[in-house]
Amino acid sequence: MQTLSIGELAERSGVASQAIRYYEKEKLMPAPQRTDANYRRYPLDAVDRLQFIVHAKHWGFSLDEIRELLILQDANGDRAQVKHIAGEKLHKIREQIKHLSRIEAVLSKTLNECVGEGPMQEGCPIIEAIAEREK
Amino acid sequence: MQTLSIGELAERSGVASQAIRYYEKEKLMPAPQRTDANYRRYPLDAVDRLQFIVHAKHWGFSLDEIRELLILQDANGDRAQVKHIAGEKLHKIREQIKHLSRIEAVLSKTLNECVGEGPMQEGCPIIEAIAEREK
DNA sequence: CTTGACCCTAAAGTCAGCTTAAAGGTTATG
DNA sequence: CATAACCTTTAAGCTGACTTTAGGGTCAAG
Ligand SMILES: [Zn+2]
Ligand SMILES: [Zn+2]
Ligand SMILES: [Zn+2]
Ligand SMILES: [Zn+2]
Repeated sequence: MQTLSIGELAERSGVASQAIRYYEKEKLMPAPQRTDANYRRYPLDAVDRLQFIVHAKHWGFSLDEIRELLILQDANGDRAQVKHIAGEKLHKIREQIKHLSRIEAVLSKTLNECVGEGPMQEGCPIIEAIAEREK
Repeated sequence: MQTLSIGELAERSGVASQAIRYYEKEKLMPAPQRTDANYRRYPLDAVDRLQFIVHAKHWGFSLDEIRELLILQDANGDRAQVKHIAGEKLHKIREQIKHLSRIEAVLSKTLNECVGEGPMQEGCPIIEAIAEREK
């Protein structure tokens, strides 16, 4: 069975060697086998695991959350737990969208109202909008 | 004219004394007058300035961006610059909303698809969705 | 006059998620 | 067999926006 050095794994996965070691320390990647010279040797599916981590990060999961998901996969754990974690993440994402949408609404409105010319003697609607509470 | 100690200002603004000193070091708050004993004494409108900072932070502006906005106000600067800064912020906020919306769409879809029962032997749609690239 | 609540500064610690550096061992190539 | 390109570890540095700590000075109350 073919194995990869940490450098090869880094190249294939697009994750830096030091980051891979960091994930190992943080228990996201299992400690791999070693050669006689104490070099790490990874199985090919380590690439998939790293890509799962990369993608999950892009989805907005923290390393703590990703570790939870990986533990469930490794242990062949309960789907209900996975669904619960994902459900909480969805809830957080929806709240973020709501918050940003409120800000977007006010900011675009005031940007239209602001003439964008001259000095700021008498209140600029943008500055005034920021000075006030969100609602 | 009434002035405030840093503690009184902290209480009125809801910003911790140490954070106020930090803002002074970072040139967001101007250095106030001092008593003989070297205690800071703030004018009443320092409260407004701190609240502007607080609200701008809530709007998603970084301290660097807020400093820019405050400099423009202090210097009675160009409205076009304010509008430019706010326009860039609006653009970033819209991109964040787009990104989060894509994630929301996929995540809610897969949450519906997942039965949420039993072990994860054969692929759970949530895990599979995370394992894949965004699109 | 002494306690406690305030104030001062400078420096270090915090969080996440790494990156960079330091100091060395191993292996492939010329 | 020398040199470069790997690999190893531990430790320190980075970002942003503070908070906490350490070691003092000052001021009002009892
Ligand atoms: Zn809000
Ligand atoms: Zn304006
Ligand atoms: Zn994306
Ligand atoms: Zn599932």
